[in-house]
Amino acid sequence: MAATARRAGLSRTKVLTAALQLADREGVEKLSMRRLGTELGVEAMTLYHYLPNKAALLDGLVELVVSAVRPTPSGPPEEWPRWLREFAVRLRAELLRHPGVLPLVASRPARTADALAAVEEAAAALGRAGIAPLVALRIINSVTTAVIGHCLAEADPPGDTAAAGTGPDLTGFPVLAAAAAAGLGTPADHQARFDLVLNTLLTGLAGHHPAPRPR
Amino acid sequence: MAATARRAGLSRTKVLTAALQLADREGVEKLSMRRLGTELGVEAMTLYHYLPNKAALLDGLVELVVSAVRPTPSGPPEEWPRWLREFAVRLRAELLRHPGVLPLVASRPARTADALAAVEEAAAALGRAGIAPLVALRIINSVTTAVIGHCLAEADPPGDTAAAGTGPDLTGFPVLAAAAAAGLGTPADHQARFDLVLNTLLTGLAGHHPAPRPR
DNA sequence: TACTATTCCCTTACGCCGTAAGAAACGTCA
DNA sequence: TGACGTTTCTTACGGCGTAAGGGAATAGTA
Repeated sequence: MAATARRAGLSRTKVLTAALQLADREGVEKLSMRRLGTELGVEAMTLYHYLPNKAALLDGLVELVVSAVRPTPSGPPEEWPRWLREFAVRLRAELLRHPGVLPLVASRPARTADALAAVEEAAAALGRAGIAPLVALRIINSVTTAVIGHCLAEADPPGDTAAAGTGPDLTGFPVLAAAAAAGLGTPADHQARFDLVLNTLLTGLAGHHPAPRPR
Repeated sequence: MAATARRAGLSRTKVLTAALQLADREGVEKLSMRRLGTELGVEAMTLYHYLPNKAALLDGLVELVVSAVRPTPSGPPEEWPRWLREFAVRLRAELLRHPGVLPLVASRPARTADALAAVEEAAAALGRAGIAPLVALRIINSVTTAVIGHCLAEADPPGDTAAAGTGPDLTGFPVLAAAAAAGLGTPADHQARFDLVLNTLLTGLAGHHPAPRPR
């Protein structure tokens, strides 16, 4: 056979993207250094040339996912609620695209320089609308954590083999049964719940911090 | 020495409470069947008489924590926002009491009969105020997921040995630095953010579903 | 009281895991 | 060619979840 390349030509990014695929496909708990190695045609220990340990791998996954939600150029200052809303929508979309990694995103805050820069920019945008830094960060964090909480409930992590059935038995819970019959848990319901949270939150927050009228 | 009892006298509940303590003390990732066994003066395999596997142990932990948030007798129907608010406050307090288990609560929805009954009762309470089942559950889920999302950001899981320092370096991020100087991340800030989310959410939700006036 | 059934607990073992230590293969450039 | 730095593999250790089955303490019955 031809002399195939002995070097796999890896990189931190390649390792992370492969890990992300594996985690999305089979869940984080199935993501092991050995499995990831074989996935990349390499022994497990090889990966330790690109990452100091498995915790760094998991942190890298979070970084990869959240950095995919690119910051949008902030428009006019008084439109920050709309801008924040659009960010929330894109964050949700990205999180739901990687349900297996969602628990990681939820429990390991990204402290990368990139992540900090994104938050800084968002806070600065609110600042241009006359909102104090501390309050701006409260607003940003409120929306972000609400989105994450929502997605945790919306997404079912991969690997739920048995849960594919009809859900729990609701006999004896008439209100729940009625809600289920009315479409509880359907994609449309999740969308409606997301819209409900986001609209309520942003409307209320915007009401507390009205745009300064030019006079 | 006296003939000590050879039987440890365990029970599912005792195992779970010991596991909860261990998880709170050292984090979930340090919670292993063997460690839990030694903690209880017993071999690891003994635990399998009370729990089918480790997943059941983790589910039991979630059950234990969320069931500690006892449902309160719902007051007059039109006061459901206040009632829901009080529930959210108690849920947060309980979740923060068990920071190590928080990621579990976030990623493993409790489907126990008890948990379902609590949700059923809450939904029924909103129903008495004239809110349709599906909408009632959207409201309840909105608040619950927001609380969970908030707590994930507020609590730092145990085992963060290095993170006890001053936090990340904020040079180059003036708005973040200003917010940090103004008290970002302090307990008071967390409380303020929680109040902000909860008040905004509940006020808005109540506004969309006004109490029916007696006529 | 003695016998039995049941419950509780332990021993052993297998195949996974993360990763420490160091040897070997490779590409590069003098 | 030879030396060097980078990348990869080999081996090994301790810990993990848990399947299988054995032995001891207890509870029920006579």
